[in-house]
Amino acid sequence: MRNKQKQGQLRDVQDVIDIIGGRWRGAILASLCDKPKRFNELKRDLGEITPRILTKELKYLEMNKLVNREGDTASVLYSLTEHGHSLDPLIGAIVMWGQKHRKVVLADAETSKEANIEGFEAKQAS
Amino acid sequence: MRNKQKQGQLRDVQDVIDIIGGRWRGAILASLCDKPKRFNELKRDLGEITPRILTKELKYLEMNKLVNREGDTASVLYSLTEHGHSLDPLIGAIVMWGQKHRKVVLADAETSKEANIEGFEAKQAS
DNA sequence: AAAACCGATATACTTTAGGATACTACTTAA
DNA sequence: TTAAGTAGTATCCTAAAGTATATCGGTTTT
Repeated sequence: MRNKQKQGQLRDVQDVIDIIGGRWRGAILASLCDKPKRFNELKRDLGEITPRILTKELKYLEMNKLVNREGDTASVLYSLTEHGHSLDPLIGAIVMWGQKHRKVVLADAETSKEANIEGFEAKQAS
Repeated sequence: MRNKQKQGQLRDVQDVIDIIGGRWRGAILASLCDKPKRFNELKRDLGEITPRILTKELKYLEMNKLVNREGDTASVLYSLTEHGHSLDPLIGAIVMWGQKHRKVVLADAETSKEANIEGFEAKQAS
């Protein structure tokens, strides 16, 4: 039946969001799309992330076969696996939609004059 | 400089994940891609969600101009706004990648014989 | 007129994600 | 030889996300 497929799709969405979701995972993957990076290089890229979190997220992504960790303790290189690279188009689509959304939000703020948008952070429901 | 652009992209990714992220938002949007739905219809679609959360998430999506709420108290219909519908291709891409990822994970479990995958929930980092 | 369905809200609670801060062990460069 | 950079760990803490359960006021259905 049709309905089963739809249920499956919802589950797919939830699963994918589990993987790329959270404060950092998407950004880590996006940063590694560019090129392989070392721990501190990633850390600088991501700005506010603490080493604890970065370590944890990298381990998670490694376990999910999206990221490769290679090298001894002195110099570790993180890169996307082949499977990880299959995310490239998706991340591209996310970036593009993000830019579009920013424009929509800014346009809206313009017309409605409640312009306190700072990097267009999503509004919270009370 | 090139780097500024990259920083912007990371931020875009984080912003978008903020919007479609979390346990339910993506699924709600995906469910509404299909067609407009009423509160309880959505609730059934989503399975385990509690009314409190559904209310909250719908308000959030409404505030972010992605979802429309129309109708009096007796019969409320939720639908995607035009802007919300611009997410369609993105959600499609997510579903497709999710299916691909499931195959990769299942294939891996097959060969490594640790097949306890149930809906291929993402593995946790300790 | 009662039951069941509609779209929620209230209160209270638990769990988890993520942040702050300090520290370690190893390696190169000055 | 000490200073700075590498790649992390350890501990503790808070805020937010999500759950459980009960209730509510209105409206069809029987």
